[in-house]
Amino acid sequence: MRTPPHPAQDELELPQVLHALSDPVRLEIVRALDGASELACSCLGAPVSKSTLSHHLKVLRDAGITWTRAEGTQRLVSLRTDDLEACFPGLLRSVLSGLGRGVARQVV
Amino acid sequence: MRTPPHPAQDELELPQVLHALSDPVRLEIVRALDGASELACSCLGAPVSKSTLSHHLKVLRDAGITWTRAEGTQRLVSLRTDDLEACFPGLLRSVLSGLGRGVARQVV
DNA sequence: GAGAGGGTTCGAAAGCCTTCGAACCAGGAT
DNA sequence: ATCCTGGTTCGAAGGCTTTCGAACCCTCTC
Repeated sequence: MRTPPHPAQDELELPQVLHALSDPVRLEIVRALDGASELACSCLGAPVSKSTLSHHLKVLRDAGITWTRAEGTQRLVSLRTDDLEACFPGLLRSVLSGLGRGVARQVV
Repeated sequence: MRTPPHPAQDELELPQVLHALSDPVRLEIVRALDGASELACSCLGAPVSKSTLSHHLKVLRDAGITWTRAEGTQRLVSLRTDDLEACFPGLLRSVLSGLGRGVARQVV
């Protein structure tokens, strides 16, 4: 299983990043990744099917929000905190802190 | 011309706000509003038709990002900076500062 | 080599988004 | 009253999103 392609830091686009973050399922994934260094897809606990989860992870990866690397039989996902901070200072932190407030209820 | 409905501060939803900000045309509108206290729709200079502009302004308004009030024959739009800051501290600022970097080229 | 586990890809369905022009509405000016 | 101006609403077209199950691919283990 090869490591999938990722955009370079200077290729990150604000609209794409914001769009990737505008979905409740993906926000939940980002929240799960925050604080954890790396997580396997199966540890994200998203309430969707395997194929849908794979799709959401691809959206996050293509937007430059997460990094995915192959590790044996599974894939480990982590936040590209530093790259995001370099391109859009403060954005990820403000999104993550805003997440606490009244998002959980609609992630059902 | 009546003032259209706006969501209350405690009704703002993060995914909706991020989605509203994920469109290049709307980001351009937000940038134009930043720094100006109030602008008429026609002063926003968005490269779209009247009806499309009206639609984008509605999306921003419904997400709680802008405030629209009737003033004679026209409508004045402004950013709800304080409400956004109260709900999602730092978000608007980080988006606006990230806007400078490489967004203009794709707003064609 | 055969299997099992973890993810991806394919194809399809349903819904939402963006965009436009045409028609409309409301205030102000003539 | 009539018209002009600035915006909204309607209806429609086209594209993109989200979602799923089925089939597939890798890698590790037996």
